[in-house]
Amino acid sequence: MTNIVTSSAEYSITDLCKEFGVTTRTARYYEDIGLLSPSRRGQTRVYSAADRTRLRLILRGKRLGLSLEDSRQIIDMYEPGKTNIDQLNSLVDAIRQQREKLNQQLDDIGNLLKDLNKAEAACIDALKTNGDS
Amino acid sequence: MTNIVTSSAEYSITDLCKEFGVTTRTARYYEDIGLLSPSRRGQTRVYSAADRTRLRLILRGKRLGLSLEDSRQIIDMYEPGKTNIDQLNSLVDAIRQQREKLNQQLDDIGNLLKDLNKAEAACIDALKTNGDS
DNA sequence: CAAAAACCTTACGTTGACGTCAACGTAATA
DNA sequence: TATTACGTTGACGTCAACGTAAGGTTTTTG
Repeated sequence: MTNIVTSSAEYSITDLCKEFGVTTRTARYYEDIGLLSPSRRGQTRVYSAADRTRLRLILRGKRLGLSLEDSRQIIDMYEPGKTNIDQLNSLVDAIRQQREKLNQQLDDIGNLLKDLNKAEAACIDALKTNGDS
Repeated sequence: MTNIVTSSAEYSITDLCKEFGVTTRTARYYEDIGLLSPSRRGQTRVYSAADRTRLRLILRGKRLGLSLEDSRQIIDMYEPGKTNIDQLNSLVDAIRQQREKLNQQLDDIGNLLKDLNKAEAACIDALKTNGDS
């Protein structure tokens, strides 16, 4: 059961995973590779709202076909921590690259949607013709 | 070198692969799993315009994060060959599922682009502030 | 005509992203 | 108190999508 006092910001591993439809193995794996770092109560993992957000971003990335490394890069953009000018510049570069990929995806999706529409129309047409026979 | 007479529709494996920036291993692998089936001149593969189109569609799928099986399904949509009503219906279903995924992607891309804009603005701001010091 | 370039097949290796036990600790519950 | 539920850490397995030789033929080129 969810804690009453601090209900706003703590999740068990199963709660969090159920919410997003992933297995606990996945959450632990993301921790292994440093994408998540929940705190601990004894041995047990305790996920905060920030951890939850990170997981949400990772899964959004996955829906877009990003690798976990891409998602790591993007998530790092949310938490600057970069004081160095060179780092900031390369960060801007990375942002622009990701944006280009996304624009390409937008283009691809538009084309694919058109294709799907045509295919569907052809199907429906075939079904009608067939139904009349 | 490209043939003079039939230059309109024949590609060697390296030509085709160079055009799309993939290795020959990739093209052969796609053939292994039945995604491409170029004709042969002796042992040597000869790719047609249709083969080229299929490869283009596969790579578009990859940019969208589709698996090769997803791409296979989508490519099959272009070549109906389905006479059966049940097959047509399940095809329409598949089309709608793919479309839903794409709409989700559109949504995700929109959000991610917003995030990237913010991150970039923050970077540029940090650079300015830093540059003034 | 010899060497380089381009093609082939076969087959084992690799990487990412987890799945799937095994073996164990702890905490609530009937 | 025994069982059920949830948590933990290894560690090996798996699947997709190729990479990477190794070893052999044919074709092109200097």
